[in-house]
Amino acid sequence: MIPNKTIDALRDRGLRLTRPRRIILDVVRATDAHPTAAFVYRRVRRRLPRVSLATVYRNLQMLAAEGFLAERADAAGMRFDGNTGPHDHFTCLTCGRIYDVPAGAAGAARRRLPARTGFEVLDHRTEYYGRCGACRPPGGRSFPTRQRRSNGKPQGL
Amino acid sequence: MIPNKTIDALRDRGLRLTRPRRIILDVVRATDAHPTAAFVYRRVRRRLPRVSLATVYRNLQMLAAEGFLAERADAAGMRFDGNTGPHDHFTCLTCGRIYDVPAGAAGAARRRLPARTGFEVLDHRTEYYGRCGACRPPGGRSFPTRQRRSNGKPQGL
DNA sequence: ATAGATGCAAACTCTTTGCAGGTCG
DNA sequence: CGACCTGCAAAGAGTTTGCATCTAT
Repeated sequence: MIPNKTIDALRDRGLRLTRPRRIILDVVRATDAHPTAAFVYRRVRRRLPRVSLATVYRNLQMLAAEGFLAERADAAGMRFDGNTGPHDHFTCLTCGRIYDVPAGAAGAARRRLPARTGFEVLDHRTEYYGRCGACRPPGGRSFPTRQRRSNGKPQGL
Repeated sequence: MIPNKTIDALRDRGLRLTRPRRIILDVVRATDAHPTAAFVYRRVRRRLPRVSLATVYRNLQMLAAEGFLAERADAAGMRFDGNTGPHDHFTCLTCGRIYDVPAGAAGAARRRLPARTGFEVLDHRTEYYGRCGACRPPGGRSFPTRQRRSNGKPQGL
């Protein structure tokens, strides 16, 4: 089910809540498996057999650009995440599954994670996103946009 | 120039130090731009015009699998990093450049980075890698196997 | 009514692979 | 000399796009 505030947020931007779009959003939000486009496509097709893969791609991309979903890249392609709140990820190098972990200090979590969740952490990486000196407005402070991961294409994860 | 210890490490694994291989390694290690395969190909071709893109891909993949290079995925494809030591990255959302930043506590760095480097950090993510409870040997310790590229097919996603 | 969205198929980009011939040790 | 490696071309995989048609609002 799509909450009213999501529906309103879409409409406020001139976006329609079509049947494919609603189901795509539903499917991504209903799983914590960080699905690929192909996975979403298979799931959506169970409810809407005539949907096209292109529609799934277009909607995932748009919903991520508008901040309704988070997206991340890995070696196999893009993955989407219905959980847009702050949280980190644990990727199992053996089975490839991606788990959510609560956002926390990297150093401490490295030791704490195993005890609490059964994860054995072998490595971790932190990626920062923002603006480099060359791209910041020269004069003064930049305005604190609470920017959704939307505008530019150079979005890393 | 390739240090002797790298040459020996290669040979110890039965790998040859061919001309294309040496130049590819050289090129990646000579830049901090986190190059794509295409970038490496262009650079290598300046020194070895008949090199093929396939050779560049095969070598980058192999050198990463053997631990001579680090690799990371982003929306545009794979990127390689000659710096295999522990460090984090800052990606500029405006120009797309990826900068190295010293490994450090995520929380503190978020405030400290701007002052020291001119980076304005808008967001950050930490990824943990390891083994989940389901994949750990039930009885005891596991030993870290070096990860090959996209070996574990992620559970039908 | 009409701007926006969809389905289909073709096109694109990045990456991998098969194979015959070349090369390092 | 033999195993490993390379160049070339073709194939794969994931993602995007052009276009006629359809549909929320």
